[in-house]
Amino acid sequence: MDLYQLKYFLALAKELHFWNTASKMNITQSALTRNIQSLEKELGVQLFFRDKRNVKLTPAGIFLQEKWSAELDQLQTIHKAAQQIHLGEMEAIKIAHPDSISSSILPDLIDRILKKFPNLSIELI
Amino acid sequence: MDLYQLKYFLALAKELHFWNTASKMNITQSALTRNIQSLEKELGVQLFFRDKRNVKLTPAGIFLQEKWSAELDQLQTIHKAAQQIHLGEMEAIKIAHPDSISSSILPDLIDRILKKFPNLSIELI
DNA sequence: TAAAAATACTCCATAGGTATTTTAT
DNA sequence: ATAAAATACCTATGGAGTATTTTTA
Repeated sequence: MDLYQLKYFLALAKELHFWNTASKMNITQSALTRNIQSLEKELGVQLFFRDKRNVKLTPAGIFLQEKWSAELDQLQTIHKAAQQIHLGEMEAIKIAHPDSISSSILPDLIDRILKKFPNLSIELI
Repeated sequence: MDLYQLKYFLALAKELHFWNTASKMNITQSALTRNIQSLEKELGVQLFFRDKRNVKLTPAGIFLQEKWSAELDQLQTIHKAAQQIHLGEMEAIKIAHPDSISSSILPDLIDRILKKFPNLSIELI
């Protein structure tokens, strides 16, 4: 199951119109149909009633609309947080120091820091 | 992003060994490598440190291990619930009736029920 | 030299687009 | 006759496997 399929589903659940939704999602109606079909098949759950004229959510569809929407929001939040952590790690740190200590304790200190944070870039000033 | 990729990630996060994980997940080491790579690329977040000898989680990886694990559990629960709803809908109902009313009110009643629940199968006894 | 991850290469499955069909109004 | 969803068909992209390379202990 792909997250994109869930986004397609949510879009269609709002629009209730394959053609309009497909257009908004920048895919063809045909592709959207098959995405929804494969989602329904994988889940074993019918998501929409379609009678060639109208599209409407099934009870399971209504349920999933709410749930999946919340899940996707959560995931987005999580991913943003992960990116923050990632960037935090990548950040360089600068260590200002008087020349007097540069040759004594600094090398060992830096050594130990780099052991803990191999990706950290350290700049001495 | 595919849910399978998240499962691969979680498996690798436990094993910390590409070959063993791939074997457990029934894919090749090569495929696992690329799955993880594409996940990292899509997120823009490095998940593992690998120095050709050891694999270990990055801080972001540790974070995501916990979060994604919880998300996948939630999704599984949601999907099971959706399947219950679906099955509930699909369930047939049986209407027992004396012959006396069969021709009077029943047809109209059934008609109206089916309008509301087009997928319901009704059996008369 | 061995163990382990990454990569190069090939092949096939699947996803998507276009065009067509079906069906209800 | 029109609007809308499903389907048939074709193509191309990407994902998987095999084999190879790289790297470090």
